[in-house]
Amino acid sequence: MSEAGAGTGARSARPTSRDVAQAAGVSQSTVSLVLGGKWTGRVSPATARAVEETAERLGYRPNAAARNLRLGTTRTVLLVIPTITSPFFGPVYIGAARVAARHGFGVVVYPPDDARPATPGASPFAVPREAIDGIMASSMTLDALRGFGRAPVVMLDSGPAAAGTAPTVDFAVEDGMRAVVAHLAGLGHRRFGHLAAAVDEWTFRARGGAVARAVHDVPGGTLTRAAGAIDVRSAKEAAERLLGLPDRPTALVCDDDLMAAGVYKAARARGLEIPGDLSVTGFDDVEIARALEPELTTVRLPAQELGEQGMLALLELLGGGRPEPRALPVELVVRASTAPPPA
Amino acid sequence: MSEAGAGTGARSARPTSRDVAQAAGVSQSTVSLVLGGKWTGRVSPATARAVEETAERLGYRPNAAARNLRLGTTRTVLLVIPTITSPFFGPVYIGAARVAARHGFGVVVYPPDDARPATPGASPFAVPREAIDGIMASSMTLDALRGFGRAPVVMLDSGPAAAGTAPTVDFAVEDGMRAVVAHLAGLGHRRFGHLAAAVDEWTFRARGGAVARAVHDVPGGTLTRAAGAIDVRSAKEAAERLLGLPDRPTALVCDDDLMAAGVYKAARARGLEIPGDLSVTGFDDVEIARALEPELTTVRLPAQELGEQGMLALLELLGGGRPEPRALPVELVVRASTAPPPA
DNA sequence: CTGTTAGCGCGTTCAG
DNA sequence: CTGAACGCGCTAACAG
Repeated sequence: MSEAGAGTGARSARPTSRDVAQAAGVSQSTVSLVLGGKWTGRVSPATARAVEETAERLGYRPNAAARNLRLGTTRTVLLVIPTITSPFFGPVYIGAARVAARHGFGVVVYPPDDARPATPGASPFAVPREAIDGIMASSMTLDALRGFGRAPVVMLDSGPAAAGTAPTVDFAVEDGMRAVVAHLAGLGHRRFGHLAAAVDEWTFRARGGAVARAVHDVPGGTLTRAAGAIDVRSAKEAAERLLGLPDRPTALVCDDDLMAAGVYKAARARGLEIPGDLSVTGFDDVEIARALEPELTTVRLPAQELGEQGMLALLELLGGGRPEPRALPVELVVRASTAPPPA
Repeated sequence: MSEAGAGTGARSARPTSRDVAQAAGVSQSTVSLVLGGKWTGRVSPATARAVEETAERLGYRPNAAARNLRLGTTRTVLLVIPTITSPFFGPVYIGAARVAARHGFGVVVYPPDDARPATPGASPFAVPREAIDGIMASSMTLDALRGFGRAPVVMLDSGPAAAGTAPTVDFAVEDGMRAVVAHLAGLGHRRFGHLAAAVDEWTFRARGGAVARAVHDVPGGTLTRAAGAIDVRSAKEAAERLLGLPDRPTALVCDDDLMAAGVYKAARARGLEIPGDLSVTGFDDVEIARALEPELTTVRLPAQELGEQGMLALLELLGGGRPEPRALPVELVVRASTAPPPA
């Protein structure tokens, strides 16, 4: 009867803290104290060590549900994104989940479903992950977060506008677009076209504004613009409108790499060589940029770092801090789709 | 004092089931029964209705942690994938999460991090989402799941081999490859090249085997093969080896759309026109297939349905059932990268 | 048909 | 310095 912990091999369920306590010959609270890391000055070092070893030996892991219930915290954060089917958000998730894991947090993604982006469940049990410690929202406005309760929020890639309300982490997209235009202008281009993404998000408004300002600063620079959805077909159509102009641009600046793929198609259809007859640039530097032929000059966005910094900011916020707004530097990646304009 | 629920506006915390019970003038267990949906014959319809209305009015949502603790279940499943940075797995997640949500389950993805695919946390608190009801593992072997405990498992896209051990959901990749070869053979091709993905997964072994068998069945058909990693550069190099052959293939069958992009580059470098001089096919039908020029003939894999069916199978398994192995039909998508061989 | 009670596993008092 | 006792919110036995 007193041989606690030994000989009870039949029960292979996960050990509880009480099992650890019994096996180590101490009480449950001692186990809790030791494993919680706040035992110094309250438990003798020898006991602490013994407890740690027993826990290790038994393969003890605290029961998350009990922990959450007691602490009123879930150690789970929600990553809200506009669409899960974009190559951009994978790295964001990776970055967030990586630093989250380092702090004992899990990350769950919302929405699970592109089709109906904001449908709260009908039954009260339909959205099990309602219990959440905080929210990271990427590429959207604060308004879009109605229905998520009053959890602490960090806004990612949503512009500094929300900075008063919530901590923000953004890319320095203006710098990126300025670098693109400077690169092109340095090559000798003067007639610019901008293929704008017809998407109402801060980042695209910022890209458009930056292009306009940058071209304005190029002596003799002119800018024409066409907008389209972020898919190959729409981008191709928009590009055709630009390329059909009497004084057609010699360089097309795209809001997105995928749109650049559409430009390639439009150019080929007109018999225009890239980059000989037409220079093209993208934005984001997703996989497709290197799959295109010629490879695409574009702007690399540190998407993973966005997730990391966002999670760090959220952690700071949860800890009672007031994280500063941050803007992540971007990088112009010059490949083979840009060259001096035709003579 | 008896005005329970009213006038206590100061407390804006989430209402508990006890709050609902008080406000409705019934006991906690009645609330539990009614909201749990199993009250018929045990609670009067009138009371049930009253409870539902009060719950609604108070905006009551059950506390997940308490529920989980009591039930010993988490209503969370783990989706284990080889790499999160592949456009293939987004739709799988969507499918899984969609049907999961319909059943009150959440889906969390593992690993959060491509870099170290199987690192269990160092501290006992590092992997908070260890508490899981079941696992869906995609594109891997059962062996790779060591360290995830003994949760019920469904294997996705991992071949019927594991079928004895765990329920499986697969694509009919053999059908897909046979359709590709038949399409090409119908166009008149006889010299085939296979650009194999050098990845040790069932799906790629199946693709390779299917190509070999299908070409074998083409009268006069010959097959050469080169392997490479699934990225543009490796695929390009592998394609160059095939295209440098004295009797070079007139059709290149690729294991993956991204590899086809590498073939495009190799072909252009040699001055070969696609599809005039060389037909190319992909596999998966990810976004890049339509971004390439000419657009890629490929095989569409119903990735989202894989997730849906996988989750359905897991649900059935959790409910004590024995789901049948299933193979999802695939579809040949003929675009512009295939044509009759040069004369 | 409804209310009372016990306990899931944990972290945190409060006695000893 | 350690152990016993309590309660987080919920569900499932058991009483009434």
